[in-house]
Amino acid sequence: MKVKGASCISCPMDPVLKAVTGRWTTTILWNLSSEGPLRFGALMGLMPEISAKVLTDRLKMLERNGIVLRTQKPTIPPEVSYEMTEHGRDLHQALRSLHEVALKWDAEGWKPGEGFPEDPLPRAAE
Amino acid sequence: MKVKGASCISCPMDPVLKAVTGRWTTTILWNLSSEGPLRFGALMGLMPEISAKVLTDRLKMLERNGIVLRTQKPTIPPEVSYEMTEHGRDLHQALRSLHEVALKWDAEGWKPGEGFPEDPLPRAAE
DNA sequence: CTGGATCCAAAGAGATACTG
DNA sequence: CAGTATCTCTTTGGATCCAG
Repeated sequence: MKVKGASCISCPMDPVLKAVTGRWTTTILWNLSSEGPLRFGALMGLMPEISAKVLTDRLKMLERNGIVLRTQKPTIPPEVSYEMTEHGRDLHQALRSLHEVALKWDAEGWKPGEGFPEDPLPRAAE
Repeated sequence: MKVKGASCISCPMDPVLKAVTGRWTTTILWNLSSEGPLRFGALMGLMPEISAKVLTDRLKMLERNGIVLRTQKPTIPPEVSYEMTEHGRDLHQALRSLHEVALKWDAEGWKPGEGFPEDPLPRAAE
C-alpha cells in the first residue's frame, strides 16, 4: 500500500520519533496511556529494570515536550504523579497498534535477533 | 481509556520496541512501508543525514529480525533492494498512526524541547 | 518519596579508506 | 553500487551517594 509522497525526506516524522521512541520512552508512554496517572514509584514498579535516573530523564524530556504532565503535591513525603497531556493522548492509537503487534509477534514465537521460527532466514532458505 | 492489565511488566512490548524503534530504525521502516521496495541508494537519498554504516547496521538488524527482506541481483554493479516482509507489514498501521501524529503536531507548531506554543509549559503557567 | 549530582563503563554514531 | 573495516568521539545508561 502506497502513501503518496509520504517519504520522510523533509517530513516531520524525525523530530517526533526522537521525542517518543528510544529506550524506555515508549514503554513509559504505554504505561501512562493504558494505566492512567501514575506516581513515580509506581512507574518504577512497572519497569523493574529501569533506573531512577533514566526514568527521571525521560519524564523530564516528555514534560518539556508537552507530552506528559507532572503534578506535585507539596506534602511530606512528596507525592508526584504523571499523566498524558491532551496532546500526548494523540499517541494512544499508535501505542495500541504497537502493543497489538507485540502480542501477535510474541504469539508467533518471534525472538529478537532470530526473527520468526517458521520463516527462519529468507537468505538461509536458498 | 484503560486497557485492563496491559502494563508492560512482563508483556512483550519491550523486545519488540527495541527492534523497531531507535534512531533511524523507525524512519527506515516508514519509508519501506509507504514507498514499497527500495534500493540501498534510494534509502540513502531519502535520509540525507544517515551514514552508510548506520543504514547497513539497521538493515541487517531488521533482516535478522525477519522484518525486512533483502534481495540481491548478482549483477555488476550489484543491485540490492529492501522491502517489508509479511510479518513486517504488521507494523503498517502503527507507522501510519505515528505519521498522522507527526503531521498534526507539526501543524500545531510543536517543537522538540519546547513542546506546543499554545501550551508553553504547564508548570510555567502557574 | 522523589529526585539531583557525579563518576564511569558501554553502546552508538560519524568519518575515512578500501573492495567485489 | 553497495557495502566492509577501523578508528575515534559522543551519547547513554547504570551505580552510588546525597537532599528537600
